[in-house]
Amino acid sequence: MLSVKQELLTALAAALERLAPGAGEKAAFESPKVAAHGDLACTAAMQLAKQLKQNPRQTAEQIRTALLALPAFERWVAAIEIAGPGFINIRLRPAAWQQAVREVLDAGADFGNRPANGEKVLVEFVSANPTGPLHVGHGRQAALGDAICNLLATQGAQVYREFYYNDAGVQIATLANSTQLRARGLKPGDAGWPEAAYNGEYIQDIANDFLAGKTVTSDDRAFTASGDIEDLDSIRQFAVAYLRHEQDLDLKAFQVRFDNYYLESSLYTSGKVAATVQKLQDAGKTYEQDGALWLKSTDYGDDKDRVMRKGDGTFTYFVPDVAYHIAKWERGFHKVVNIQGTDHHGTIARVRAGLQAAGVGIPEGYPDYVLHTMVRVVKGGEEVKISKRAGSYVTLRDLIEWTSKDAVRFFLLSRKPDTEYTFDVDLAVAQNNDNPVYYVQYAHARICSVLRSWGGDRAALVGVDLAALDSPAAQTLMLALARYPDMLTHAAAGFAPHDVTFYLRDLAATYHSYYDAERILVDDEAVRLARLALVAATAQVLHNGLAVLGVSAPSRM
RNA sequence: GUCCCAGUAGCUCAGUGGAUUAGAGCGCUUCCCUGCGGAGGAAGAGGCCACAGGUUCGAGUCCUGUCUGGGAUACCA
Repeated sequence: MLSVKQELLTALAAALERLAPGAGEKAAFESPKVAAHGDLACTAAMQLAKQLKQNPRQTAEQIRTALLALPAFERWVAAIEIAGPGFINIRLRPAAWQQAVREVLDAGADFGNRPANGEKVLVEFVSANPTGPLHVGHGRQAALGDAICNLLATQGAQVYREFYYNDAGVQIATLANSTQLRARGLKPGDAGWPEAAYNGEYIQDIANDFLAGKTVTSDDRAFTASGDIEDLDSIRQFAVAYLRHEQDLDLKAFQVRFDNYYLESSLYTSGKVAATVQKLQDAGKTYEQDGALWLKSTDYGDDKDRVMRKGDGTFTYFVPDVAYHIAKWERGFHKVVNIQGTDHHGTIARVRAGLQAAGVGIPEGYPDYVLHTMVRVVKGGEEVKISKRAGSYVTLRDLIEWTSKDAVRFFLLSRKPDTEYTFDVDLAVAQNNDNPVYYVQYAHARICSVLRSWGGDRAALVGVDLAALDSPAAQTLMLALARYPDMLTHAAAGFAPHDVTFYLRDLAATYHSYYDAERILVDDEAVRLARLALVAATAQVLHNGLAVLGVSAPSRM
């Protein structure tokens, strides 16, 4: 929150407290949607009227009088009006908004960020098993996850990015088999090619490299192929390392990085799965029936009880998932966000039920989930469904190559996660104002161009006199800048990067409008410097916001 | 059947601390280039916020029900 607003809020709380004990907690400002309602609005009068047994307008009048006498209000507020049923509309002096410009220039890339608060947060996302290239859905998840990490970091959290995958299960066995068959010269459609196999062309690539005895290195492992076609274990390990490396390339192209890769198989080898089952049994939350072990998940709001250990003695997938989340908790991450597709929706109740049943002190509602829907891709007016590389879907790398990292990230963050999104490839490469990425980036580049024309030292703008910034156009722009910190806080609290996207579009529009209304490089030096400070601050906020989304802010386009 | 999500302008969507006259982009109608990047700007038309009840001084927002669309519902992961 901006310092001026904070100062006024504190003063408001004190005034309310004097009026009615306990009322100080109701101190809050709203941002009116209509300019005629001032810069800040307060609805406390309507909330307190009943308690004070008087009509809200009367209460508002009392609050108004009290506020006008306070030093903070004398300094920053131009007028306070009572409107409608009892709204207290506050109009700030230009100096208050000018203060925002100063704060932006002063803080620079840190503007909007809160100081470190010691909170550790783990965000798990992408978590794709190494069975093929990353698809567009993973792209949405990568964009969301990375932006949410950045958002949480702006609020002072220490963020840890984790990628969870399985290198041992049924899917991986299928991968190894498919690769072996390809190595033997078979391909999809041939007699002897099984139903359950991976059909993408990339399997042939893996097989070729395996036979050539190559070495592959990914972020979390390295492996040299034995080249022995009968050596299924070597094939498996090689294929996993190969595909992990491919995913690394996709993620690198998208500029997403991880702090850790966590293996599902490690939960078994370390005994965490067995220990989890034991905890659940000791807690009396399980029972045997039909040759299987069940979890009483209905005790925790699930639709029905779930099988933990199947008739064949193996565990169902959510058991390691529960073990994994207990491990997250025990590693000290008391705040965890999982980004997943809506198709995993059903697992949430199960995992949370398991965590509660385990009785290890994990609070209800742990972990948090952000679910996203699928992405359709449209190119040339038609839906694109097939990628030669993957065999059956559009890959993230396809999309980045057709457009750009910036466009893909911005577009995938331009909707709420649970809104289905159609990615229009032609729009993403369009260089006009239909394309929101260019619209926002252009605003930044345009400012940089003005600053270049001026030719002065940007750092020198920090201390200039801003009194000349008193026009309506300038005030609208300052208001937009001042909104940034609260917008970030709200977006972080709701795991909602699209708030940032919408804000940036609005800020860019406000800037373009300002640019059209006032010439910046005027002859009057005082006016010129004040305006330069304003636009430099705007560039800074555009830059900071784009950085949260992982999108660049070019100074030339 | 049960559960989740959605239904807001012609189209695509914001709005999830209840609040003053419901917003944006695109499209449509006008208008602004002897200007620091027109990859821009200004103005206008366009909505019974799916429907019906309820809570409230006040509901697009909260509660209940109905309708419509999408998704999830394995001893698959």
